[in-house]
Amino acid sequence: MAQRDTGTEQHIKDTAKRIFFSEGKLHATTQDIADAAGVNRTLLNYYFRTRDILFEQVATEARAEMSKEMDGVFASQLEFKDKLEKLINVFMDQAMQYPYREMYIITDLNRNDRQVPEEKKTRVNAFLKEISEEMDKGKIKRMDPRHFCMNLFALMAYPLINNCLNKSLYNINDAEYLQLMKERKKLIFEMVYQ
Amino acid sequence: MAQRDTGTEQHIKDTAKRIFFSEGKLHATTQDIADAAGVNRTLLNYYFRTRDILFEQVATEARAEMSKEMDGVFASQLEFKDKLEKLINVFMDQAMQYPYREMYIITDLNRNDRQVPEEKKTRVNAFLKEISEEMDKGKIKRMDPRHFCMNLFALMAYPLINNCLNKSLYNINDAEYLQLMKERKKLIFEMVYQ
DNA sequence: CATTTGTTTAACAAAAATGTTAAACACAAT
DNA sequence: ATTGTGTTTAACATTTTTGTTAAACAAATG
Repeated sequence: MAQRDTGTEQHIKDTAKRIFFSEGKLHATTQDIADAAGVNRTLLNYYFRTRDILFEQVATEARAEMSKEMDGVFASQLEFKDKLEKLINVFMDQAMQYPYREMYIITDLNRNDRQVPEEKKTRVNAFLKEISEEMDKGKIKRMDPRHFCMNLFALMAYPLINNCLNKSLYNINDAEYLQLMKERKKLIFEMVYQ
Repeated sequence: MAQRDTGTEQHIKDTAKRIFFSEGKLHATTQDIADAAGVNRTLLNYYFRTRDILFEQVATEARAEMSKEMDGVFASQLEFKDKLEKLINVFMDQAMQYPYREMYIITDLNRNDRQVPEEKKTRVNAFLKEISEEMDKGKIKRMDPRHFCMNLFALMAYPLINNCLNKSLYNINDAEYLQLMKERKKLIFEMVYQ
């Protein structure tokens, strides 16, 4: 009984993720992915049977990875300030690697129409409550905690989605872009806290 | 010589825009659009000859409409504070109608690879300079003006892109969502100015 | 080395999406 | 009413994308 595992299956998924989440080519075909992975297209069918299954698996793993990282932060027993700092770090590192991942999830959501799992809502609500308490303590400006959340995630995610456009508009090269994004971690923290 | 103009051509484009920009169905086919418009698919070929031409036209108009609104604000002779207020108003009204328009433009940009016109860069640079001057006056916190721009547009655009997810996560209905988005205009202004 | 079993490929088949044609239709002008 | 012209449709054709099959290949095991 030979168990060879050439790593091709994983390689295909990684390539798909790169194309969808890093390069933002949301309309990529199975052929595009096979080409990028340097394998015969039939292999996608061999490992995943259908395009839909592959794409679905990629989307599911995307959601899971995202949740895992975020939940780790949400669940941590840090005080709010540290938790916020950690959240910004973790989220932005993720978003820098996979700027279009959320976009993929959103368009996937708009095509089919999926449900957000209850447990996720619960966790977010807990975080909203923490935010509210922090406002009571006067550490954050009073506002609807949902606005606070929207602000926070907007500041983190959007500039990365806009990557390509920003580079052109603001005359930024790759190195400088990376620098700007790193600066943002600190900048965002200071913007939303105190 | 009969000039009938049944308005079908415009109707098809409007429908395509609704599907792409309002509903965020970035993978819609010509059939999807024809169905949504309630017309025979052949009409898309009759009026636009090919799918690519239709989509291209939609994208071009999207960019043009966006630019028109924004340029109107950028070019206005208002003092910075008023200009900023106007910008937020105009942009968010647009974004509320067509939350996914930018996303469409971005994915379009990632598929093919287009150039941002020079004139646009010039205009943005002028705005960056205005921002810098306002910082000199002490009206805005000192930072790289490009960060200021990224912050501003992130705060405006992202929550609308995240529309669907937000509604689920924060338990928001349509009416409340509209209310929150309206509140944001004021909130964003206060967040970035002074 | 032969066998077994998982991997990879090429050729073929099917389905989905797009494009073309010719004819029917509708309305205005003669 | 007839003609002309733009509009709409259905049937067909093509292209693109996806899925299947059978055979070739390669590595581990007896």
